[in-house]
Amino acid sequence: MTKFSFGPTLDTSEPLVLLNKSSRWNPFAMVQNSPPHVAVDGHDRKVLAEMDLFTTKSNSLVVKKEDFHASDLDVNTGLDLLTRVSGDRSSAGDISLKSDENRYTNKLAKIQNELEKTNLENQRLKEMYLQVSNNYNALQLQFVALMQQEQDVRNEIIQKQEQKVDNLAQQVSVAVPRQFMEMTSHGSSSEEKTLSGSGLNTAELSKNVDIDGKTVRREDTPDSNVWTSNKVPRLVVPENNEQTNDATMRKVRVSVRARSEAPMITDGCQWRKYGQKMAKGNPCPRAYYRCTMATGCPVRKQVQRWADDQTILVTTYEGTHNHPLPPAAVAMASTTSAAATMLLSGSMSSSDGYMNPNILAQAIRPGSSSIASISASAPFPTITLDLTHPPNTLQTLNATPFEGHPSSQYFQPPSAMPLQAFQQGGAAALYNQSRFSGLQFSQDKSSNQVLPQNHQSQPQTSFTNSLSAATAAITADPNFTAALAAAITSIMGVTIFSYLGAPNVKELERLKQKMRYWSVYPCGDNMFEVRKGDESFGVNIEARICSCNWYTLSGIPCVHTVAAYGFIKKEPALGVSPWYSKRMWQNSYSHFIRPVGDSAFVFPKDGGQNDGASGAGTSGVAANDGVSGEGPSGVGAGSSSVGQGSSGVQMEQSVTEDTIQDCDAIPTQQSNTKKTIPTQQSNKKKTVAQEVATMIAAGTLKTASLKRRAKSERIAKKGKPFKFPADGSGSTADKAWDVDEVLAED
DNA sequence: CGCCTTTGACCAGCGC
DNA sequence: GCGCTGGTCAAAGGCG
Ligand SMILES: [Zn+2]
Repeated sequence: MTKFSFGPTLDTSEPLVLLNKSSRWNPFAMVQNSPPHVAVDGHDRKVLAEMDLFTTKSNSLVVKKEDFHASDLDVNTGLDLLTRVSGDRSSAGDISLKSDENRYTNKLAKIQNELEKTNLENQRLKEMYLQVSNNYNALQLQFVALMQQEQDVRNEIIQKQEQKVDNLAQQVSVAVPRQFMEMTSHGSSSEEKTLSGSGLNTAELSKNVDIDGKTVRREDTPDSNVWTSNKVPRLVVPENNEQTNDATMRKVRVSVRARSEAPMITDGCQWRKYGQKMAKGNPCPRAYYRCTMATGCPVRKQVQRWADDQTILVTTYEGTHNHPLPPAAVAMASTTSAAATMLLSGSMSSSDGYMNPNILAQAIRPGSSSIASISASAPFPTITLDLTHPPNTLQTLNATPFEGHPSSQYFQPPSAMPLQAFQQGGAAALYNQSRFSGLQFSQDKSSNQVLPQNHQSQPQTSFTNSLSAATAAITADPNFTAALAAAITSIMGVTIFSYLGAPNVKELERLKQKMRYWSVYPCGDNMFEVRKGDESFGVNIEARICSCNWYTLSGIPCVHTVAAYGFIKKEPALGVSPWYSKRMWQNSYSHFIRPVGDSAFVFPKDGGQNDGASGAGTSGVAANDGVSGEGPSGVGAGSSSVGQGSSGVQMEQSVTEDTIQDCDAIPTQQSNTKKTIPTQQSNKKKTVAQEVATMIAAGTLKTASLKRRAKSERIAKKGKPFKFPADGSGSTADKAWDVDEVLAED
């Protein structure tokens, strides 16, 4: 650890780092498995841990706490203040040793008292958090269910209203129904076609068709909007609705880009690797995982290092969990599921601007750089959260005139409440200075590119700009939560338009106009009835309630609420629940912000402080997310990166001389990786010696690996220049890079 | 022994 | 039809 000698200020921050390395700091483990304030690793440490929830580097309270034992006074770990004091006094020689001790005792008692109070407060906050978290989970489930229900109702209404058109559609529906999955994948490509700007008739959205006594619903997915005359409409039998939605939602992807040398970002779920492939144009293999927290959970994720910058880990989520999630997993999962849900419901209810276009309209502001981007192109609608941007961009943003704008004060849908992202990925991102620098709407035309090319996005229409600006405004808040939430918001916005076909201004205007169709009738203090045709909703501004349930559940004004606010000529953003206020969130979650998942940040700190944390070394969870099964899978996630005993897990286990030497020996390590990693053997958790022995012993493995290596190199040749051997992930070079960065930033 | 990773095989979509 | 690519399956083996 001597290599990274920190200034005095870092002394106080070390407990934080220690905690990060400890599995105890896994939010899931902490919240779920261990009751607050149970001294797992020794009382002093625990206390420090608790205090760290609130400390910054300069928190003097932490320093004082370390002074629990008189014997510790000799140890210079942030005790400088007190030892210095005592030294001064003894040099003065006026006060006896005994009085000095008394003084310390009193001081100790005082501090202990203070600590106790803080602990109590801490415990209270934790309980509160637990409760909020649970409530949120429940709410989210309800929300999704309600959305579905409401959609059904809407479909029925529309069915009645547009019976004639239905009959027309019925004629078409006699044609061969195509299988859903097939349609979905086709849809993306057809969607891409429409992005070029074919005018669409969106009047036929969301219709149900009666065929042979069965109600058959035509799905409002992009494909449905972009069918040309010779295309076959998609028909979905109601019985398959659920399955259909599942399939659709699985098609929605949320991609998270974060700078991390850890093999996998922490998301709180259990994953099982089921495949690994070399992807075109990327020397790093792509690993495929499926969620194993419940049987039959459809959620998958792909983990791959970015070709252009292998320090960036790209995790792409797909699908919605079919089971309850631990708090630690809620954020990421809800982000993806919310994305899917929003996309789905947005597409279904897009015809009435259901998805609160108000904020979108509000936030139309000129440009910004990129944090999240949305690829509306094939194969799947994908939102990418880029958490790799440097902090100065953020500062710039903070200075931008977004202040005072409603969108900069409030976050977006609760479905995107990224608590865990805060705790883990978010924290890692924060410490990686992966802040947010605005938003970009990218229409990635390259079909196989899940991730939009960096800064390649090109605004195509004024709407595109508007959306970009909208999301940018929302994400102007320097907060991961805001970014994720805004990402979902942007999904909602994009959904409305991209699912209508092309993101053209016409559609935007059409939706805006449709919003105006809502009539508002005051019926009491702060109460309104908002009507459009047969639909009628009750809005209570004061109680923040709308009978459509969206506002009630989410705290975010729905279109009806917006209309009501418009009626009283007030800013609809005033209706956003205060729970979404920046301050509220910061207060609620500030003590959870720590770099749990990112050993890159932890790494430079000395493992010597690991003494109390017995679990840290053994479980390996710290590298992942505290779910016991995560350790191993995390190792595998980095694919071959673990080969040289430098997996994220192992790094966290022994963050000492070995790893530091690794950093010193980048060239050596690189050559090592070059030799062994392309072989992609299952060398998990083996030492180099063991690995060599294994390779010698396993002749077959060697040939197989040579084959793969050849393939890898061939692919690399075809794609971009071969930079690293197939995998570079988790290489010590990456580690060193991160360490340097962190140090520089410190 | 069960869970997990590894990895070759297989399949489907797509472009030529 | 063929090859490429992305995605998945499942047998084999490792690990705790
Ligand atoms: Zn799941």
